[in-house]
Amino acid sequence: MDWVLHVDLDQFIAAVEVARHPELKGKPVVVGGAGDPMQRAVVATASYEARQFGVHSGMPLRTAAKKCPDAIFLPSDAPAYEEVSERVMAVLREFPVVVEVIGWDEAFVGARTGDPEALAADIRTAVEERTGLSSSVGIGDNKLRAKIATGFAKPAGIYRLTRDNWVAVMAKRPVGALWGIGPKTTKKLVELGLTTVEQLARADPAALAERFGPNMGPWYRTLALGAGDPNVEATPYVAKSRGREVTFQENISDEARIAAEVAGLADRVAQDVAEEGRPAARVAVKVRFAPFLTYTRSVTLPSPSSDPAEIRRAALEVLGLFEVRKPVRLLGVRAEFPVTAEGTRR
DNA sequence: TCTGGGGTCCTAGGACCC
DNA sequence: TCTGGGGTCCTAGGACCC
Repeated sequence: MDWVLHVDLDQFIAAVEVARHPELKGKPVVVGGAGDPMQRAVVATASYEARQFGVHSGMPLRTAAKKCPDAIFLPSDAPAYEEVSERVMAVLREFPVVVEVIGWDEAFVGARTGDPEALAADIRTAVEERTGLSSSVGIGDNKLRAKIATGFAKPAGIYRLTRDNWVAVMAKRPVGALWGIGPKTTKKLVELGLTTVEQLARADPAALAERFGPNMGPWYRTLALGAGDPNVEATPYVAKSRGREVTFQENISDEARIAAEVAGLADRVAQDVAEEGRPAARVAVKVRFAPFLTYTRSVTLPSPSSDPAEIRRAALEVLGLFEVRKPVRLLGVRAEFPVTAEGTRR
């Protein structure tokens, strides 16, 4: 029978850091930003020891430092994590399976086997032996169930979630337990009286379409039923856009400085576009004003281009569409590649 | 909770064309 | 000149995920 396994590394970034700084083992470790808890930055990953103090991903470092004053703060070292991630994925690919990478620290694995738990255990062992990293594996009959199963498997475990136990496991859980339903949608669903997965599963698709749109509404209901994509594909990732953004440690107001920052970001994006080997079709600029008001403006290029001068020109043109009245907290530039022929997904 | 950085997908309105 | 209905492109914003 065909199975979808979701392999997820436990506290990945913190684990990589502990692996190369063994003296940190067992201590609360928080990785994020430049490693300075006084700076504007957020937690990328906290070790389980730090999580005990209420520290979690996405939390401002400053807040993390208050919750866990004894934590060790480390800068985020993306190249190091990428390298370790590559090694983990290589281990997965040695199995007779299809590997679909969906992030630094996780991948779907498609496999035909009579004993998915045995396969999951073998994968966990191999990853541990070859990289020293602990992982958890969710087993499902589609990606949604495998992904949610991993949450029950953590840490360092294996859990199976299929149509057979979906209702028993999920029916009474809050809608936010579903992969794809976040805080905003949860709030709106609760307002409609749909608090649990079971209630959402029984909801009227037409009413959901009315509230959330023709696609998203009915899709939420199918999530509650446990429906998901059962196909794992190894097709390499093709970026649809490449962007760079920066949050300033102190807000900036000087117009010349703002333009210079946008130009610099545009140049970095142009470099990424060149590496991509495909021309960009649109250029967007993001501006976040104090306190936290975010706007995006964009233009379609006269014709797709990889020319750095053209990307920079377009970015500055788009910047000109903004009325800068308040101090600027963040600037971003993003290049979008032409839309390839193809319809819907999901 | 004084809220990063890198992405993806969906929605909706208006322009424009036939 | 009142009025159509469908299709596609462009743009801004929202939500979600890692």
